[in-house]
Amino acid sequence: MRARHEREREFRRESIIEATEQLLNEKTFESITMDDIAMRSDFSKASIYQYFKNKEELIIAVFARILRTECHLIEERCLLETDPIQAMRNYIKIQFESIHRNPWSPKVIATFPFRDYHAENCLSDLYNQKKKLITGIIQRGQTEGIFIISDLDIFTNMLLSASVGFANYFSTRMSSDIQSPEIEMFISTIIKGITKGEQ
Amino acid sequence: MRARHEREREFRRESIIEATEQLLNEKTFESITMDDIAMRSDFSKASIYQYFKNKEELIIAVFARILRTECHLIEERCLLETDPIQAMRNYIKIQFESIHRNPWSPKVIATFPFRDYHAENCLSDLYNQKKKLITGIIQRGQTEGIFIISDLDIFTNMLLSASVGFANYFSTRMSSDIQSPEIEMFISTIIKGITKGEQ
Amino acid sequence: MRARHEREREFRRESIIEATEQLLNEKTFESITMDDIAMRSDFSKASIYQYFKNKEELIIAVFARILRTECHLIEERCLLETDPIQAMRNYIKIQFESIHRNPWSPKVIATFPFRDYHAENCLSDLYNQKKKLITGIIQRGQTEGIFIISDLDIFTNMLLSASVGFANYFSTRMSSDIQSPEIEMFISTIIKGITKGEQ
Amino acid sequence: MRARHEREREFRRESIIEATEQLLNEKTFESITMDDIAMRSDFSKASIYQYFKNKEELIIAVFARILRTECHLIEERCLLETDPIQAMRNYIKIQFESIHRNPWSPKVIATFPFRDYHAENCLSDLYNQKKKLITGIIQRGQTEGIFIISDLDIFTNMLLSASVGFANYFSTRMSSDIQSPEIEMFISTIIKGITKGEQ
DNA sequence: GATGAATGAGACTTCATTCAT
DNA sequence: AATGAATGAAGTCTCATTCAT
Repeated sequence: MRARHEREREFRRESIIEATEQLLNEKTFESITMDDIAMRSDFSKASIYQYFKNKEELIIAVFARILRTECHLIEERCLLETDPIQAMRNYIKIQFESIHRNPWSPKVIATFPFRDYHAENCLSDLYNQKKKLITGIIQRGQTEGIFIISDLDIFTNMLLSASVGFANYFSTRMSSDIQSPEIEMFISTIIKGITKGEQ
Repeated sequence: MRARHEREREFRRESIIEATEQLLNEKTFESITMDDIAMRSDFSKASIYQYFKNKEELIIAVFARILRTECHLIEERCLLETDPIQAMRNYIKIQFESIHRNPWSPKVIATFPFRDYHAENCLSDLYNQKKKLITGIIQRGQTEGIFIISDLDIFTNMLLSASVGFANYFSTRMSSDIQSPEIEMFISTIIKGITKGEQ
Repeated sequence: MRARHEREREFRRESIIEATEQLLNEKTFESITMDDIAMRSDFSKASIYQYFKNKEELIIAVFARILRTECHLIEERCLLETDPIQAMRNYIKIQFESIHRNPWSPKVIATFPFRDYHAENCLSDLYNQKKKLITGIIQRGQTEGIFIISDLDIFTNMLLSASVGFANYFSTRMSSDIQSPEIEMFISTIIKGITKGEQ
Repeated sequence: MRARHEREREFRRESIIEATEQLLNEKTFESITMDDIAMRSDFSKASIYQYFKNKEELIIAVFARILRTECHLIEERCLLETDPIQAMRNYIKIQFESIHRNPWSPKVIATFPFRDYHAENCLSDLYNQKKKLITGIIQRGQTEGIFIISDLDIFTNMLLSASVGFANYFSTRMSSDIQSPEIEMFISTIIKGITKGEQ
């Protein structure tokens, strides 16, 4: 049957992605060579090209996986949450956890050529999906009169970028304890900043 | 006279730095070659090595210049400002302007090997100097009972990283108009988040 | 089968070594470029780096081969020889022949950084092996009361260096006829110098 | 007066030569850069080219000085000596001392392109002069019936090359004490080898 | 499908030498 | 005469990618 074939192929793709993720914890994507990936994934260099057209497609796959995971988590822990403030708290925490798991991700995104990032590859779709989820949370908060009113798109972008910015900072320089009060402080500041009135 | 020689040398160093900055608006530092820099700066490749020991020293010089400029601006527009809130607003604006001028800077910092960045080269000194200036602003705000109380260092790091994070996002994806209301919104959110009580 | 792969790889390594040896007959190792070697060995420059980590490893391999050959020859033509004088004659001849085949070898050794030569690479081992063989010959001569008595190590070094010194001289400046009477004269002088009494 | 001018120029040439000699004690001639020499000699790199046409001429000057010194010493300590054996002993000692003073000299000669060495530059003249002096010693020894009879030129070359070969070996690997018994052994062996009969 | 081998293109860096002051 | 500056030419090495088995 073709199905098993397909499943095995997918499995091998994943091993390569995982090897790459491991390596990204150790050095820049630019400085990781196909040899490194081959070594780590226990495939030959040439074999990798049977699963990914080139280095770029590989990194895209890596990020797609992360974004997909983030989306799942947001759906699970934010969309079902009735309190918008708590939903927002949860999103920020998810963002932290994600960057905590893959501290290199903001760095790599930062260097990833933008044109491609926003164009033909699946990344932009996933990225928009994630944004849409966050937008949903904000919208609910605004509708319920809890969050301040302002342009939705801008609001979302602001939250996303500030969260990622701080999480990145946090993950590279401070204790990597994800429960630390520093994070709570950031969350509170943001929540305070975006909620109406006294809170 | 020695002095003129010295001045001329410094001037040529600056041209190379400027050429590099220009190129950084077009592509990653990693993907910029010494040939590119030579071409753009109208020096021969070999000449560049008379002014910078290697590519790394060059990028360090580029960043040192940016940090120095930022420090000067903060001193001018924040330290003299008596109102802490206004001082803080000004700092965030300066950060935006800086990233607006050099949109690549967060990206490049992101890929710059961190060990070195925080160690023996002059960058760490400059970076700490900048942090100290911001800490000063916050401290004043806290002393005057305007800003919320919390660990100074964490407070500073949070502000710095969130601002850079958002400014980076802003500069690469939205209209590059520095007067846009989006920025005002970010600033307000942050200010609201860090000031005590009603405001 | 793995074995054939291995053999083929070894064969290709040898071609590169041979190309290098050829070139060494034409110019200094320092002045031979990887391009030269690539050209001569009919590999691409990059390919060479699959067989030798760098230029230094290549030269080490070249010398290892020579030393190995010398050791084999000494074993064959000296150790089996019962007459110590004849054994010694044979060694000196072997040394001449070797330098006659690879006239550049003393020159290259001369410029080769000594630390490495006497340290972690396989060369020092081979070199000591060769010395041990010569020491063996001398020792036998001394035991049998034919050679003069003196410190073994010094004796060995003297013979080695004087032979190499003269062979080098001979090969670079005189007719390269290996049968020439000049060589016979050197051999006689040395033999006369190291044998006891009348001879 | 022109004379002082000339003398000063000669003096500056000598400083550069001396700087080069110093450096040769530390690294290969090929690896010494004109910058090194400039630094060490306290001239600017460009200035050196006013005293030597190029790097090659400089190294030639270095060797010319050494050969000239050797010739002087041979004249002083060998030609005046009436006993040929003692004269020969003295020559070998001079050779040792010379190489002891400039241990790099055989190495550098070894790598020096031979064509030039034997052609238009002054080195060949000096070299021949040195050879002629040694030939003189041998000739006297033969005339007086002390040394064995054989072709003069070959005899000379053999002595020269074997002495240089061993002295080189000695200077790089053993204790650098010039009085050591090892040297005496080499000298005795050679003397024994070239003198007639019982000795 | 898997992989050992091969490589073109290109990066950084060095250095002897010349030029202009 | 002296020298800071400039550079062409060259060298070593790396890497993503393709090919042949």
